[in-house]
Amino acid sequence: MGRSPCCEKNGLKKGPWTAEEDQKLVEYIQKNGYGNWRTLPKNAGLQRCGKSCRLRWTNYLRPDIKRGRFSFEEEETIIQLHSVLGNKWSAIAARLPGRTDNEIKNYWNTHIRKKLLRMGIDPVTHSPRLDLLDISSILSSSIYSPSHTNMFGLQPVVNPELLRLAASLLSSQRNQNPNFVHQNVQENHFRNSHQVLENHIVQLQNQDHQTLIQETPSCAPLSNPTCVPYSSDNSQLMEPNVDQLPSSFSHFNPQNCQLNDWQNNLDNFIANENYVYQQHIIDPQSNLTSSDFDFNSHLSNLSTPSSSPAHLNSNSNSTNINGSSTEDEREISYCSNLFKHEYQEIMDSNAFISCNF
DNA sequence: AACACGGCCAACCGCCTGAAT
DNA sequence: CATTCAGGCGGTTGGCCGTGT
Repeated sequence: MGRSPCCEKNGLKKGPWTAEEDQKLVEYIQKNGYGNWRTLPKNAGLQRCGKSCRLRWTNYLRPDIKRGRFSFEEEETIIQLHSVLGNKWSAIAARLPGRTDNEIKNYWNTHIRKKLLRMGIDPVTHSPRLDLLDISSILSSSIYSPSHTNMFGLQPVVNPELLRLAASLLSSQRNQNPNFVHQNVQENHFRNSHQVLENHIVQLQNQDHQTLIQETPSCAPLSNPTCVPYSSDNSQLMEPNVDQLPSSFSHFNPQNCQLNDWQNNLDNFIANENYVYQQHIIDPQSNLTSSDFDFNSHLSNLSTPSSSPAHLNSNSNSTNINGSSTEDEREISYCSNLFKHEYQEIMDSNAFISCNF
């Protein structure tokens, strides 16, 4: 004998609940308590199935349900719990008094998930996004001007020295400004980006200059690699000292700069530095700019596995996703994507605030 | 004013689990 | 042990509403 449906479908109402139905259900439960949802609707005089009644009660009519927008603390709790529990909405709801699993699920899908994606964080793994860049977003976005085909996010054109410096700055900010460590999503985001940068630098330490050249796209001539400053001395990274930074970086001094300003300065700096770097990568001998760059050619080369650097293809420890990406490539991709995204957000929101000291 | 579009969210659907028989 | 079924869960849908054109 097969399993029978939870309730008779015939003659039972579906769709939105009326105020009268709500009243019947509430009055019945207040008088008799809930349980045995199968027989409840009949006893309460409702033309609904038990399942529908249970859902209406647990998600809407229950007296201890908290209404209104999610607070910042609740949002943070959801993110933290989701990073541990995954899509266990009921388990997450159990730790958020007054919130239902349905409500949390909806809030996650409509707000938090998108927010994390915008920040370059995979909402499933809560790690930096490892997927390859979204081609369409690259093609459609315009970072500097509409006439510039955007290649800002294309891996692997990321100035390695820039990664070094960015990580150093992140370290110095963290060490010198106690307020930098505060519990919010942005902090988690920066913790992630910092970790990615540091990981990348460890890789850089293990690579020689020739490897760096190989990381550039095959269609981008790099006849003059000295245009990219590359230092083998990483002591500054390990022991960041802002006082030793060039004078042009003084506005990064965390002692004199608010967190938001500092982040904006860093974002802007990264964007501009990387832009200059990319122009050199394209053709250091000529005066070519990014607008002259053969974007489609670059793109097709990147998507061709054979164009991947040899040392990446031969990396037995790498895990391929989508058939062609290695850990190294995806990490570089993430850094690049992160910088692109953050700069784009600043441009979109016009939120850049200059710090003058 | 009319229409299109997208975001939001209540409600439904189908599957799973575990207790009861 | 096998079957049944209530309750619970996560994924999905569809209607409402605000906003833009």
